[in-house]
Amino acid sequence: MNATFGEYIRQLRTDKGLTLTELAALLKLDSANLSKIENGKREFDEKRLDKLAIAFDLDFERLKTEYFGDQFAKKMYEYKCSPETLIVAEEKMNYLKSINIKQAEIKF
Amino acid sequence: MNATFGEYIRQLRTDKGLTLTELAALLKLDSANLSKIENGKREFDEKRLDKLAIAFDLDFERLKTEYFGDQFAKKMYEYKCSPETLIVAEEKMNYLKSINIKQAEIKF
DNA sequence: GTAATATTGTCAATTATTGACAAGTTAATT
DNA sequence: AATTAACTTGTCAATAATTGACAATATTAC
Repeated sequence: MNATFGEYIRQLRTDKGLTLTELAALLKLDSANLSKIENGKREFDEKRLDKLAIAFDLDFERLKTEYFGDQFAKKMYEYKCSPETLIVAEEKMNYLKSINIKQAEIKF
Repeated sequence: MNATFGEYIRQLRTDKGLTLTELAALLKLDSANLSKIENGKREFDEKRLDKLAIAFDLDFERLKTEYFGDQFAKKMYEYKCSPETLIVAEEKMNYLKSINIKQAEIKF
């Protein structure tokens, strides 16, 4: 799996033989806008990830991974970021976690 | 280096003995808002990265890496994304590049 | 051809971000 | 402890970005 998130949705939808209108209804979304999402011309709204997971019986955590991975990739591509960016992201992520742990320790 | 971007700016600023007001002027920004940025209560706007690089004589690419790495880390932390997300991001990044190459090949 | 499906363009409405300034706190100095 | 400089916080109008909605057009399948 390494398509964009829009391509991924289209794959899921066509595999299940759904029309844009049908899936759009499940996602509480205009079919025209779903078309744009599949074609990478609009963003899929994070708040609909749960509906998407239900519609296709997908693991929510896995879906989140695909979704945010896609977002980060787009940003990096748009701004021509070096691959190093992802390493920094991981470090900073760990840093945020460590700060949170420290703060929790102080509070109690 | 693994502080947040706000902490990083504060470090640079205090190392150079600048006040919020002084740096804010260089960045064409209100000092109150710079304070919020340093304290993680507002986002640093990407369009000011160039001014920041100049103010502290930093490598722009390196700064971008810190900046976007910070953004991704915050998102992942906020949404409790798995570390796998970054691997997916890298794959999708490569996928976007490969698509672009193919499109370029078709065009000419 | 036509009917179903998908795409594109547009725009008002909603939502998010920013700039600006006032009011407050903290820290250092005398 | 009064003064001043430095910093923080709250607020809100202005600006910008995103979304929902729908019409118009294009594509595909029969």
